[in-house]
This record gives sequence, structure tokens and C-alpha cells, in this order.
Amino acid sequence: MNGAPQARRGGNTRQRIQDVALGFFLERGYEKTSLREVADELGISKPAVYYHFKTKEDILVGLLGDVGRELDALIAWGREQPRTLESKRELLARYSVIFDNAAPLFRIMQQNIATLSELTVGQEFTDRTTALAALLKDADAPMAAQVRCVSALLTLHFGTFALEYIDGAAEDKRLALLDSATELLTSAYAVQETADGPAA
Amino acid sequence: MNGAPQARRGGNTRQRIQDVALGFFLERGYEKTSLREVADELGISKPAVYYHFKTKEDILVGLLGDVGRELDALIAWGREQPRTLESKRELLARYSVIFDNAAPLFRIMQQNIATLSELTVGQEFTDRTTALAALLKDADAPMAAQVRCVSALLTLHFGTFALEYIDGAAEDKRLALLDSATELLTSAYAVQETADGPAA
Amino acid sequence: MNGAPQARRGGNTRQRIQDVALGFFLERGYEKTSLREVADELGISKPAVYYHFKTKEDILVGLLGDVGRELDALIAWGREQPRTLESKRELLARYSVIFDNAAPLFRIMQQNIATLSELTVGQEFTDRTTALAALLKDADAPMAAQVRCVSALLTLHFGTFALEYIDGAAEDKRLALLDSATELLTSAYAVQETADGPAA
Amino acid sequence: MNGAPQARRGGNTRQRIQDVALGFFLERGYEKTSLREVADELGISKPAVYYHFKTKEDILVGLLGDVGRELDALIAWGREQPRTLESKRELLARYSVIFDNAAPLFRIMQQNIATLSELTVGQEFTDRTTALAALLKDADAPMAAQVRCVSALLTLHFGTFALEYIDGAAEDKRLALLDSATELLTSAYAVQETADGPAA
DNA sequence: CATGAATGAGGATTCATTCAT
DNA sequence: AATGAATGAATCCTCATTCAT
Repeated sequence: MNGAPQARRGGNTRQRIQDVALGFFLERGYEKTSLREVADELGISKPAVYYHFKTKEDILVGLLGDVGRELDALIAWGREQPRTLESKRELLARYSVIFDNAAPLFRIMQQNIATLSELTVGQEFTDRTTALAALLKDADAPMAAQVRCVSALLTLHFGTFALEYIDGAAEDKRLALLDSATELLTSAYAVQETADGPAA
Repeated sequence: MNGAPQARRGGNTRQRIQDVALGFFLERGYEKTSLREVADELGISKPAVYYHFKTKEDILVGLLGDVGRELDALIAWGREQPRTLESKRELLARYSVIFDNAAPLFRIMQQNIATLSELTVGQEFTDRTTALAALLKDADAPMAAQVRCVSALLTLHFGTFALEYIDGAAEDKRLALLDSATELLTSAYAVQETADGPAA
Repeated sequence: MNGAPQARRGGNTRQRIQDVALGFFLERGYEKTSLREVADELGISKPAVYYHFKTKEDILVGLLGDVGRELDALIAWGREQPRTLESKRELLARYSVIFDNAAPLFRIMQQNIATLSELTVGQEFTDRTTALAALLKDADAPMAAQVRCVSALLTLHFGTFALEYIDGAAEDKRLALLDSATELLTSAYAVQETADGPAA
Repeated sequence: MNGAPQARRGGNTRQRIQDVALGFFLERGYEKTSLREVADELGISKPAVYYHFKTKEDILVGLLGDVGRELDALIAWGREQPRTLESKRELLARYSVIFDNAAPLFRIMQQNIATLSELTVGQEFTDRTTALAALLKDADAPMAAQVRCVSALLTLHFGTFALEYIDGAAEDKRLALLDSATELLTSAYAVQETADGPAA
């Protein structure tokens, strides 16, 4: 508890494990990453990993903890807003920022859905996405509108991974993507009005 | 000797293996599906599976073969078309049909990217997607336009999986999704003209 | 039973199986040669192989049959001869011819001793070698003499395989090898006389 | 707590695995020895074996390591000597000692050539034997001489295994064998001189 | 003379995890 | 804070062999 780092390595092993695991999960997937590889990469023993994380899933949980909390906060915020186009736009914008900051983590989730869906942590994220979608679409709006709303979310989500293959500054690309997502969202409202009849 | 259940030597084992495997791959992922489970489910022995498929990957290859060929044909068709908005719309429409018909297979691919990317068959599909994206976006168009084109493809792609959570007739939902994708594509051209200067 | 070969392939499949098996046994060993490989190489099915040979071992037995009988004949001949240096020389000479003609088969045996020793056919050849050694050495001769006699046999045996690495005409090499073997044998007698005391 | 049999955590498991493996390799060959058998014999689990040896081949490599190094040293020594009959005799003598001390290992190699030739460790030993043969024979000597030199080596090599079937003290037999090998080597020189013409 | 389909037994290897130290 | 040693369960895959056709 005192100032000086008496542990030789400064006690940052936990962090280093997460870093290495993140890299491997991205490279070869959660399932195909073995804790032996992680330990070897760090030059430590397998039980040393278990000292810091109770299970393999725990490492993933640790990695995803922060984003999870951010998303929860976003959802909480969204639920307090009026269901207007304006606030939905803001929701997309905020999501875009969160997503962009944690892109590698979202990529891990996207690429390991099959596995994650069997883990508690995976189910939680599925729930969060469902909640976000629910905030964007009105369950009683015409189908065409709902589809557009959901598409807006998906565009933001999966588009981020596709941006790598397009030239341009990172932030510019993010904004362009947000733009097209917002456009989809907005068009949902146009569709809706049309369907509701010529809103005098 | 009665109607149905004996089967056994009906020569359809290969097909039955593929069917069961498809179900398991969807349920728990490629990696986590063991050939023992597949064999048990069918009431046959493990080597019987190996008699029909040289490797586990081979089962997947068998499942994906048809769609792969359809996509190849689509790409070939696309390469012969003029690079107009019209033909791009048609490309999206055709892709929508293919995708919809083979949705479970695309879902398997999406949910096992990490694993598939290490398999030949996975790489091939990655290449196909890249090729399709290339047909939709113009490499020298403004970034905003490119992002929209790619988003259109992604909307179609991932949107299909999200449609399950929306009420409505399957075909209606597919068309609605195609609609929003087409809209994104069209808006890419609007953006482009604006950027190109006030097209007198 | 009639003259004309009504079977399309002339009914020589049995021979072709043996030929291919011989090649594989030499290349990768008996154990590591699978009947599937043999069948594939010939473009026939595995059961087709089983039609011609009851078991895998049977193929080997078939291959070794002729040599086995030749060796048996040689041993029988040897047992009828007087135990003189002269007849032992002749024994070596005859063995040299047999060995040379069937070198690949002996090589297979040598390279798969561990496996063959568990097979009946292997045990038989071990017995034959023991019998030959017994014909060459006198159990009550001084040890130095016995060692030389056995060495003579071994020289012939294993030397054949080593000759590949020496330049020269095959027959010349065989004779040179036989020569050194005979020399060893002869020296056994010299040793023996010395040991027996100054044969007045 | 008593004298011997508990052992267990004595840290000698690695050695015990090697010992048991050596026995099995001798008895039934490398290929036909399964790691399950080894584990069972020791009363440990299969993964316990893998904890100590990365692969099955690794066990063999471990067993052969020391002899390999001894042979390398012998070859290095041989290369520094003048190419005289005297030093060749010494080479044979030294080889005889090495071989005798590690006879079981050489036997394993001889009986599993087909398998070993596909393993790195096997190729290394083949190379060593070739190197030794090269030190004994002069590439430009008459063929008869070369054959004799190689035969000398082979006598030593394979003779050792045959000695079991002859009565006598182990060391006496080794010397007798070395004797006949040396004799062959010496006669190579006699042959050579004869061939070279009546050395006035 | 040959095949398609199938099987029981068993191979090497890897993994997440644990325990005593 | 970490290690050496070990395990149970499971993996993919191969083989010799058989049987009905």
C-alpha cells in the first residue's frame, strides 16, 4: 500500500495480460486463443494468469467492462429523452463516439458472436444492442420506418469495420458514417409521415 | 419396412450430415461443433462422417459451395455492367435475393469470422465481399460517397439478421431493407454531385 | 477358365497391388503404409484390395513368400553339407546371390523389424537368419571365431544396403562384398587354429 | 514417508517417462508405442507426459541427445586426424565404445529406420553414419578397399546386436568384434597396395 | 471382380483449470 | 505474486476391416 513499487514488475501484470489477450482475441478469436499462448507471450506461467483472472471468460469480461458501462449509461440517458427525431440523432452521435473509441472490442464481439452468445458477458451486450434498437425504432411505426431505424444503427456498427478499406482521415470517416446513418434515420421519419397520410 | 424412419442405406447420408452440421454451426458456431456431436445426432459413427467429408472444413465448404458460385456469377455480371447508378441498384437487388435465400449460411459466416478467416473458404468469401464493395463504390469518388456505397451493402448484409426482431411478412421486410439500402446508394450520388460543384 | 482374358484388366490386379505395396513399404515403412493409399494409387477401392488379400499382413507374406522358400532351400542344403570351411564359403556365396536378387525385400524387413517381429512372417525370417548363423559358426568354437563367422554373415547382409553409396558396377560390388565376408569367415578358422594351440 | 515407492512429486517424472519409453520403443517399436501406454505404465495421465515432452518425437530426441553429441565429437576428432590406418583403427575403437554403451538406443534406431528417416533426429543420425563412413574409406581408393572399410563399420554396428546370441563376457565379445572389424579395415589397405601394384 | 457405406478402436495433441508450494 | 506438475475431457482424424450389393 505504500508508494514505492515493491513488486518487481510494478504490479501491472493484470493490465499486461489484458493487453496481450486483446491482441490475440482480435487476431485469432477468443476460442482459438489459449491461455498458454497468452502466458508464453508474457513470459509468465499459466497459473500466474489465473492469479489475476479467475477464468478465461473473466479476461474478456475485464476487457469489456468499461464499454459495457458506457453503453448502459447511454441507454439510461436515451430512456429519459423524449422520443423525438432530434434526440435519436443525438443518440446515434453518442453511440458513434463510444463505438469509435472501443472499435477493437466491438470487433472482437462481432467476430466471436457464436462463442460470446453462450457467455453471460455476451448476452449482456446483445441485450444492450436490443435496447438501443428499441430506443431508435417505434414499435408501432410502419415497418419501413422501423427497418430504416435499425439500419441506421447497423450502418454505424458494421460500417466502422469497413472504413479501414477507404482512404481518409479517421475522424472524417467517422463523421461521414454518422452522416449516412443519420440520413437513414431521418428518412425513416419521412417514410412515416408519408405512410401516416398527407400530414396536412 | 414401414413408411419413413428406417432410411439408413438411402444414400442420403451426406445430405443429412450437412443438414445437421448447418444446424449446429448456427446454434453453437463452427469451432464449438464437434464431429462427434454431428455423428451422434445422426446415429452414425464418426468415421462415417469422415467417409463423406474429408475434413470438418470440408463440410463447411460443401455448405457454402452453392452460394459462393452464385456470388461469383453476380460479381462477374457486375463487372460487365456500366458503372451507373442504375446498374448498382440492380446489383444490390440481386444481392438481396441471393442473401435472403441463403441467410443461415451468411449468418454462419458472420458469426465465425475469426475462425473462417483462417480457412481457405473463409478467405474466398472475404474476397467476394471486397469485390462487391469495389463494384459499388468508385475509388476516386469523394469519401462521403464511398462511405454511403459501402454502407448500402452493409445494410443489406447485416440488416437481414436484424429483421428477425421486426414484425412483418418476410418478403415485405426484405424489400424494405433493399429500399433503405438503395436509398443510401442513391444519396451517395447526390453527395457526389454536390461535392463536384453545383452541377449547373 | 477359357483362354481369353474377359476381365478388362487382365486379372493382374493382385500383382499390381503387390508392386505398389512394395514401393510404399520401402518408402515409408510397412506400418505407415495404409491400404487406402495403396488402393488410391491403383485407382481401385479398398475392398478390392481385400478381395485379393485377406489382410494387410497377407500382402507382405505374399511379397516375402518366394525369398522365404529360397532361404529354406538354402538352409536345407547347408544342413546336408559337411561343416567345412569350404562348404561355409559356398553357403555365403549362395546367400549373397539370393540376397542380391531380393535386396528390396530384405531392406523392407530390416527397416521394419520392430513391426515384423510381431508378425508370423517376421518371426519366420528371424528363425531363418538364426539357422544360417548356426550353420556358419560352431557353437563350441572359441568366441573369437564365432564372432567372425557371424560378422561374415552380417557383412553380406547389411553391406548390401551400404553399397549404394559406393561407385562401381553392381555385380563387381557384390563380389567385393562377398570377398570381404569370405575373408572374415576364413580368418575365423585361422583364429580357431591359433586358439586350439599350435596345431603341431 | 518411507523409503522408496511413493516418489510422485520427486521431480523425476521426466526421467521415468524416458525410461519407460525406452523400454517400449525397444519392445514394440517407436510407432507402435502409444503415449497412453507410457502414461498408464507410470500411473500418470497423458497430459502429464505432454507437460514434460512437447511431442512424442521429443521423447526420442531426448533419449538420443547424448549419443548424438558423442558421435559428433568423434566425427570432429576424426576429421582432425591424418588419414592413416592407425587413426582409422583408433576411430573404430572409439566408435566401438560409444556404440557399446548406448547399444539399446542404436537398436531402437536400427529397428525403426523407416519411421526415423522421416524425423529430423533420424536424418541427423543418418548423416553421422555417412560422415563416419567417409572418414574410413578413401573416395579414390579401389572399390574393393572401400567396400572393406565400410564393412568394418557395419560389422561393428550390426555385430553388436548379434553378440547376444553368442556366449561369453560382454567386454570380451566387444573386443572380439572390434578385432574382426579392425581386421577388415586392415585388409582394405592390403588390397589397396596390391591394386596399386607390387609396392617395390 | 469390385464398390459404397460404415464401424470399433485407437492415434497424437490441446485446453481450461487446479493444487501444493 | 507466482510456479511446477498434473488432470479430465475433448479435439480432429486415421486405420484395418467388414458387409450388402
